[in-house]
Amino acid sequence: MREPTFLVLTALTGGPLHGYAVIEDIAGMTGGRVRLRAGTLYAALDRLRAEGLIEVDREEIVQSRLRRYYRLTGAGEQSLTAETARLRAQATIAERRLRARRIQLGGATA
Amino acid sequence: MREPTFLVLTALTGGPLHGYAVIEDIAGMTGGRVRLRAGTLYAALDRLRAEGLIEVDREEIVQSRLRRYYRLTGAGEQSLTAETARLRAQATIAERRLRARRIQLGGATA
DNA sequence: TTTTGATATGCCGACCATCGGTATATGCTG
DNA sequence: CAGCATATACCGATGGTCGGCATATCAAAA
Repeated sequence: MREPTFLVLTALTGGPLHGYAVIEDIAGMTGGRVRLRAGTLYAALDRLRAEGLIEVDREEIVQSRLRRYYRLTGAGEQSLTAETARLRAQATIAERRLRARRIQLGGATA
Repeated sequence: MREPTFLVLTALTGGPLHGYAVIEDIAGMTGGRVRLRAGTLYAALDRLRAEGLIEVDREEIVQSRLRRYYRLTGAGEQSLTAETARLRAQATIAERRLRARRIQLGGATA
């Protein structure tokens, strides 16, 4: 799973959001580092819906503008849980190796 | 940074390895879950070398077969350190939200 | 003996998620 | 009135990965 996809699932874990709100939530979550392009976001939503990881919660018309809310499904929650565990495991391995490396090499590398 | 790239850098953090050994190390590191294709590995090595994150350590001929060893550069170590912090931060956010969700929804979702 | 599998590097086309831009439309603000 | 935020949606380009193939040596299995 790529980073934008992971972040979309994470955003929806907090409760149903419409597309644009997902972009905003991710921007906030990452301290402004990640701001998804519209193309990326709506393509990801379509794909995740086709995969059954999210589904349409409801649709609203606010100020004559459509808002389509999405929510995480049980499968989506499971998928995100597994992915998170994987991420954490990889981070732990990398950190352990980086620590060992710094002890051995003491900070001077090419 | 994509997962295979991250894993290649992690593999080389433990010390110089030749290409095939990187594949083996990653396979072991991930409990057999990830076994990089030759195409992926050598393309990644070329790319990372062009970016200055790794460099050729030495070349050996063992049983008339070439072994080209790669090592992590200082830039590579920095890059992996930053990426690891990012991964950990994302995992933490996702875990916090998943926990909150389970408390609120109590385990029954669509 | 032949063939399969492991070792080892490298090239190639295909796939597809993401990027970047554009289109459309409304409402608020400078 | 121009620009920006909101909101969805489509499109071509990019690029990392996948999957397969080629090449070569050596050991083990059939």
